Amino acid sequence: MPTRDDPWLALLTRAANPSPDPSPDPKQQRSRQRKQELLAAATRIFARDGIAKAKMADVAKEAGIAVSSIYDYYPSKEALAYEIPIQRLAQLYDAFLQQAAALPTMRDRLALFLTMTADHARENPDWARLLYLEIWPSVLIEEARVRRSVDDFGRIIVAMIREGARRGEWSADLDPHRTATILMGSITHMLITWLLYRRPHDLAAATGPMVDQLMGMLDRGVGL
Amino acid sequence: MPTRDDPWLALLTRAANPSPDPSPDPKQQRSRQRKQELLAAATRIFARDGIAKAKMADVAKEAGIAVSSIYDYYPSKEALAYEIPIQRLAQLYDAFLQQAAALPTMRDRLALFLTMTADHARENPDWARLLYLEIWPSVLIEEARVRRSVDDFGRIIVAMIREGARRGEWSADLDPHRTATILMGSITHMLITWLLYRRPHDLAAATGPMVDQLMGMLDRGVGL
DNA sequence: CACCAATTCCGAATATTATTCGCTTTTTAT
DNA sequence: ATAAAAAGCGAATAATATTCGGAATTGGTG
Repeated sequence: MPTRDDPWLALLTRAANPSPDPSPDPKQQRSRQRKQELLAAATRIFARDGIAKAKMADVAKEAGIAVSSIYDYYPSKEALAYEIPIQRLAQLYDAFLQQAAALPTMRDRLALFLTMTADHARENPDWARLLYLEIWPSVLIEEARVRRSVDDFGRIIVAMIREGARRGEWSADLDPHRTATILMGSITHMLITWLLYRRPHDLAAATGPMVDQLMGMLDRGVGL
Repeated sequence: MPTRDDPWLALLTRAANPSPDPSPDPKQQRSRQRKQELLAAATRIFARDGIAKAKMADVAKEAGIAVSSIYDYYPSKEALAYEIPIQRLAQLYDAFLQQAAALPTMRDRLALFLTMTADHARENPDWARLLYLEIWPSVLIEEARVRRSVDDFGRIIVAMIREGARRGEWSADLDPHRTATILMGSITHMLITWLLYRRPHDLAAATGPMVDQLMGMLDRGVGL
């Protein structure tokens, strides 16, 4: 059980509880549910056509409401699209937070985090398409909540690498940022090729060996 | 000097000479030059605003021509954007082809390829922004030339890893695709964070250690 | 040099699609 | 039962990519 004051744990806890949507929550129950349905419909359409090419008319039809009603919930197409990654990323962080507590070493936790990331994408491919192919690399995102939600991913990995070094699980000479770049880059690249080409064919089976190979790099302090 | 029939060399040679633009080359000299100027102007505007948000009016102004004239050269905004990566990627492959010949081992060649990729992005940041942040991950690209140009990157690395294993430079048990994913993912992720946040601050200085750490993984057959 | 045909160039329509507006219907609270 | 608030919608509006028709420019040829 990690102690309360591990920096990585504090970071993770904050990431699992993102600042709420600043737009006022709809008053009526019906409407709050509609808002979620609309988000789900938008996720499907945006994943199918890409954010830029997707038409609001298609989103409206998928959600079963009028086009102009969309604007009662979200101020623009962009805002609608950018709302998508935040909730599910927070779910991932939260689920990891629960499961990580049971593991004794940072090595195991780091491996779990990478594995859960891949599994999460595999289980929510529409969401993953939007996140990894459109939103993550987007130059255009200025909205702070989205930026933070995505950036937290890197921060969590860096903090875990630091903590593992502090505990002596691997060499303290490994540059944490460089190592985090390798871990994140490898996993996201695997996911991107899977989303684009369905290679590897069996993502679930490929994730284990990938994580092993990456963790092996940490264990042996390669490249120093 | 590699022998003529190395598969990786054949692949690289083809990649360095992409199939030409299928649209007819303009007849007049003036026009051929305009076409290049237009592409350069579009690169700047698209890198600044993103492809989706960039206005054809801005591209036209930057190029010093009328909006409608753009359509005399490229059939659509998309086609204009997608033409950008192809030429420079081919330049990169070609430059690597020249320099690789002087190196004795696949290990050195692979390291050079990764290094040159990072340098190429650093020297052409506008182009790199478009390629790595917008075009590479795009769901939407159906045009075969662009797809191939980008996919060649992965194919070249896989082929080099295979050739190195064949020569006994590293263990034949390393899965080439998985290892290629790690190499590509790490380098492109480093470039993406540099393009988005200018981290690492000094990309040129960070590239060497990154490549060393990655090559160390190959040398020692980590993760098996 | 003068002319023609091909090419290049452009301003003004056209089409598509995100967004706004004003009104109607539904819900909630008293 | 009623009024106020909220949610919903069809019809304008606006921004902008693309098309069109003709004017200007160029390169070749007698």
